[in-house]
Amino acid sequence: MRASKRDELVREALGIFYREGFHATGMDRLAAETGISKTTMFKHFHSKEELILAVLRLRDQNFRNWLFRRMEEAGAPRAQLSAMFDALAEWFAEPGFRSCMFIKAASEYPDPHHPIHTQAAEHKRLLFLQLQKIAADAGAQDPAALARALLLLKEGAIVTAHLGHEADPAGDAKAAAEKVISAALDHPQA
Amino acid sequence: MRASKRDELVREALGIFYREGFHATGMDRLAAETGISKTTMFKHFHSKEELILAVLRLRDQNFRNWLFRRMEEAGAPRAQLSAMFDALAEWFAEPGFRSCMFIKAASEYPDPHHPIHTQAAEHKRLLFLQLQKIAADAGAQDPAALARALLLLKEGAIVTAHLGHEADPAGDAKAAAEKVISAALDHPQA
DNA sequence: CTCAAGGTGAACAGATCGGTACATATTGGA
DNA sequence: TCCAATATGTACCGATCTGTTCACCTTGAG
Repeated sequence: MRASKRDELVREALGIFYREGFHATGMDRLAAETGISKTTMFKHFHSKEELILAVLRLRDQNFRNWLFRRMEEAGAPRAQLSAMFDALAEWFAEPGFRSCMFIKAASEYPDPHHPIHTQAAEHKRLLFLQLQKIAADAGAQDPAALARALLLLKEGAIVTAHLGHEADPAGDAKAAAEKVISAALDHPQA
Repeated sequence: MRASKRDELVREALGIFYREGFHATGMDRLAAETGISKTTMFKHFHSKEELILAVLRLRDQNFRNWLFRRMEEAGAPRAQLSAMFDALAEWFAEPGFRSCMFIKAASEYPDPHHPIHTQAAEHKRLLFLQLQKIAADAGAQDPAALARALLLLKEGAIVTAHLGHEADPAGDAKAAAEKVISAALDHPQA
């Protein structure tokens, strides 16, 4: 049972911050909703900021594990790349979907030097690295460029799914991605 | 000088909310930084939420005017479409760039039914309508689909410019956009 | 049994939150 | 000159914010 309350707190805080926002969620409310006493919360994390950083670390692991596992199920590297957008479609369809936790974190802590902002940026960097690797396996001539293009579409789809009126942003992104992927794989421009 | 203080307040609040965030900026601080008394602020806007809505309306006008004017300078409709990403590049290069005000608003007010959230969504809808029109003028067979794809790239570029480590998200988006545009215009799939 | 680690509840601190009350200027037109 | 509109400063309200203090409870290992 070592540090079980700590993990429980991080797990529950993740859901509440995601639904309500960071500034909008006070530590008192967090204590009330999780059933964990404020005393304990501040024993594990010396500040709200530390708790948020822990939440973001957990979210980073959860999300990357989920996404890349879904992608691996598609088989060949090239299929994995477009399968990313099928996974996104599933995510968007979940009733509790409220955009990307890291985009939200960066929005609420806009200063690029703020620890929370840099931690959110780190998530995007790790996503890029894994995607770049798959792009290389798929035979892309410029894996980094392909990974960047696909990430643009992914972020755009997330924002649009949360903010727009569009019916199927993930489908739109997938359609655009297919063109970008085949341009990068089928017609190596050299 | 009718209602000049009101406009001045909205204009200054726009900058402060954009830099600091909505929840993070209190009405007291707003009064202190703008030099406008709290009494006056609450005479013009009965709540912080009303002020934020006014700020978003102003931002919507400013941004759309700026963007579409920049695009029109490019001449022909097709050139306008890719010129959007040149305009974005200029924006990202500004020292004060901190992502899109509407993405931030939606992040801080994640409930899709919240007035601030819906107002932010309205901005994206207006962007879509204008872009769709240009896509139609450019001869796209499915202007709505092309507009959606380009908006995905635009939102993705904004998020990445704010959150990522990438050197030139606008350039990446433009490159991807060129492929999508030519697929939609040069090879009508029918 | 004992003792330390981890958890609890409740009260508290000082600051800030959104928002109001009230009495006092300043100003431009009739 | 007088009035109405607009703005001001200051103090205040109750609630909530992050964070602390302290005395007490539970539990498992030696």
